[in-house]
Amino acid sequence: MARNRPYTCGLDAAIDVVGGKWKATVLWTLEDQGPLRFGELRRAIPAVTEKMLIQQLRELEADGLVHREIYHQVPPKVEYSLTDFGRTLEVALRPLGDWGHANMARIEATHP
Amino acid sequence: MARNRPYTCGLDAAIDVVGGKWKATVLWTLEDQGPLRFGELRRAIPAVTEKMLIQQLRELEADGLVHREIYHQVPPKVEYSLTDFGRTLEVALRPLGDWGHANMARIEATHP
DNA sequence: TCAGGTACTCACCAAGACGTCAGTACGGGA
DNA sequence: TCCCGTACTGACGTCTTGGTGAGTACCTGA
Repeated sequence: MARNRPYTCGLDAAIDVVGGKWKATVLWTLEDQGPLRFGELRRAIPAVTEKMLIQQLRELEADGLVHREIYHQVPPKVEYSLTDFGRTLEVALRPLGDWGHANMARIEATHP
Repeated sequence: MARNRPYTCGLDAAIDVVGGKWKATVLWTLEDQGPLRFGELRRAIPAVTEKMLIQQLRELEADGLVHREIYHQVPPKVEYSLTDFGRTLEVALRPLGDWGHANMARIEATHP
């Protein structure tokens, strides 16, 4: 994302955190379907590539929104889940998600 | 912005609309300070360049979020204001803005 | 022995978002 | 007469974002 600091308002900061192409989808999927393994997450979001998923997950983890639990097994198993902090974001994001859902037809129509 | 259609959830659509680098700031400024002339808006957001401001305003106008009122005067006068639709977005955006405001220190600290 | 599944990493590339800078038409004021 | 301020437009370049496709280590089961 195009970092824009220092932030002029809270919105800037929030969109900075959630503005990656797949971050909203990842957050929404993790909230909806609970802890998921990497492969499960990838299958839950078919359009994302492995590289992008990993990149977005790393950034969400760095921001403290997502927890990464490694199980030392073979084959490897890594589980991703929302942190408490991530859940507060999810709550703050919900009205925006509802707005987008309610106006999706309009948005798709007006976008080139 | 990186359009991501068809949208998988409302959040995608909403972030598509509001994800431009300056759009949140513009929306917030217009909501906060009422109808503003182009020059006033530019002075209210010092870091933005003219070209970017115009571009973002055009997109917000195309999305029906901002109204552009032209006064046929010399020197020219153009006033921008939120539409009713834009105001519904602003309402949906507020929890996210509050979240960003409340966690700004944390966000600034964890971002490289 | 060898393919398969796990969760990655890395090099390279294309598209587009963003920025810089110059230029436009118009009339008012010095 | 010339410069100023208004609200733009357009060419050009750069830098970030995201995508492609390859390769990695490990153990399991056939």
